[in-house]
Amino acid sequence: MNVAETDIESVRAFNRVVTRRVGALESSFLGRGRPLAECRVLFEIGPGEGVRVAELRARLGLDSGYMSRLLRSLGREGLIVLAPDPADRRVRRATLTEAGAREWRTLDELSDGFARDLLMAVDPRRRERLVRAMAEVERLLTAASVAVAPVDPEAEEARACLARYVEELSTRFEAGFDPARSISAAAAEMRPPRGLFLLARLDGRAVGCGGLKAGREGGGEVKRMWVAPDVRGLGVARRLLAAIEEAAVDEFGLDTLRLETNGALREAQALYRASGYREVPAFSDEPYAHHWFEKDLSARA
Amino acid sequence: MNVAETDIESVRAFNRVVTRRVGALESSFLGRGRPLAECRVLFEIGPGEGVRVAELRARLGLDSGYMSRLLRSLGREGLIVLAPDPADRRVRRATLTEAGAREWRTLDELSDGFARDLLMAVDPRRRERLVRAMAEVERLLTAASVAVAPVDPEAEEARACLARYVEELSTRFEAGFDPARSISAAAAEMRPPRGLFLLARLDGRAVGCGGLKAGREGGGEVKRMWVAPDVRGLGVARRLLAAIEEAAVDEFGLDTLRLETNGALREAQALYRASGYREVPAFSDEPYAHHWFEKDLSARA
DNA sequence: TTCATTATCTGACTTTAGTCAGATAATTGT
DNA sequence: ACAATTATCTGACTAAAGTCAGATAATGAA
Repeated sequence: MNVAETDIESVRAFNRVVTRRVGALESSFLGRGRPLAECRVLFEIGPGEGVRVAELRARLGLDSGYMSRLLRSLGREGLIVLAPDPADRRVRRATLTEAGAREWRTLDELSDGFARDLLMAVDPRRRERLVRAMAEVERLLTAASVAVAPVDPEAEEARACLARYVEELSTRFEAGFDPARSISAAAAEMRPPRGLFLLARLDGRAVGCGGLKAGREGGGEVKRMWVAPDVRGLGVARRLLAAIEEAAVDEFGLDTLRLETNGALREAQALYRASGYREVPAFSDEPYAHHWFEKDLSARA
Repeated sequence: MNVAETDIESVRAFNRVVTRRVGALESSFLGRGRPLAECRVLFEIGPGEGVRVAELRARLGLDSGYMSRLLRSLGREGLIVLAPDPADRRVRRATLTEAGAREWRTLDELSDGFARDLLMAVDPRRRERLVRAMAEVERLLTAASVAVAPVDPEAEEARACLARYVEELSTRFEAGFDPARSISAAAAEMRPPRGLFLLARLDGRAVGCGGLKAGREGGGEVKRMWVAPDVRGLGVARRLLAAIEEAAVDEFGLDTLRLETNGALREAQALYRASGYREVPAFSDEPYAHHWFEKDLSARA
């Protein structure tokens, strides 16, 4: 797959222009008499219940020693308090003090003012187009940040996704959903050599999954396709499905994929149809299925 | 003029997502065994005729001492040479050596690869939308970076704009353009207390101008409206005109603005009509004018 | 010619950012 | 109860970024 030179040039022009703007916001965070890193940490903690130190570290991508020092410095300034988490006294939670919350609001207003100035600099007609285009870029850039990778179906992240999958089906299916009554998709079946389990991550957060259960004689089944509600419409399911198909052909040598789905999952059916699956007569007695699909992979490019 | 909260939130969401991405490119510039600042300088010099040190300093916003050190360091590594400018031996120009050009190409390819990866992460349908939206954001953000401010009509920047204005009219008017034959718009007439001269700047570069010549009895004239070809269509002229009108009312207490224009300047006529000017019979004997416009400012909000 | 101005450089700094190897303390599994 | 693991902290660093007050040299104007 290759990309047009002109498109690459557009992205680069975009980067150049946007970098300037973003830099301007950062430097407005400076000039609060505090290093930028401290401001970022303070801003990230935010008002509310407080944030675990490890969480902060992950979000900002900072070294643990460095983070510890930044927090201590903010503590000395009386902007935050660090308290051990009652549930696990190894972890600490950072919470804003009253003064910290005031400072946070100032930073928040700086960000707002920055956005406002930007919008005020263009006339209302262009402003509307700008906001629309920004929302579009944001959405699609988020989509571009989603990474699909195989994981063990019993890994922490995979289990969390599967749990949310089950939870969602139980609310969406009229009759509820009990995985025990459904046709099995056990971990061992979605792990090499018998199958595969793929996880979609957005900035480290698991936002979707899908399993492949390879059968005998060139047939396989797509199982446990799920995408987190807040990232739907970004093409994550499409990418998971494409990755499953690729693995089915390249790694398992399959020539057919089948799947079953419930009538309540309308988006899923639309995706399958759009991805070249055609509805076929019931090939299983899955109690929760209303539709059965099949795709011939042997014609794949 | 105020801005919707939801629009502000969109801009902020955009900033959050884009900042991550941009940061990723910066860190790819690192890992070249060189501080980021040096990479930026090297990249900014670029292949070609070389860049004046002051120019570099302005583009990157760095301290002169710091810049001097960065350049010396790049010089020691054999990536650039610094030579005095023959025209003014106080200024120095930085030029890439053969090795510097090689390194520059590597950085350029990193940027390309970065853009390519971004585009490859979305499917072709979304990719097309992403590129379109990015181009739109880039254009409109550029528009938002244009600042309009009054300057003395004899200041360096103003003279440069006026020179380009005259130059453009001489090529566009069928009969050429000789400012001496045209009705006067001398510096003194476009300088307080008799008038005003506004300059539009984009990141420090003068990209447009417009003059106001206040007359007796509440009437004023718009003069010397010009916008650099590469930023046309961004609403710069509209903003200049709006700023002139605002000053006309608030600072000069005028109630009518008039202007004349040549038939060859079709965009200008469209702008004037769209801005509430109506065509009136010739009120001057300006030899280069084909159309005369007038706007009543007393009804202004 | 002389003096103010301009462009760049130098030296002497400070602060910020970031890294790494342990130390400490709570928790979990056996 | 004991060892391994996990979350955070501490100390001792280094490098990068940035600032500031002059120094130096070329230029332009009086």
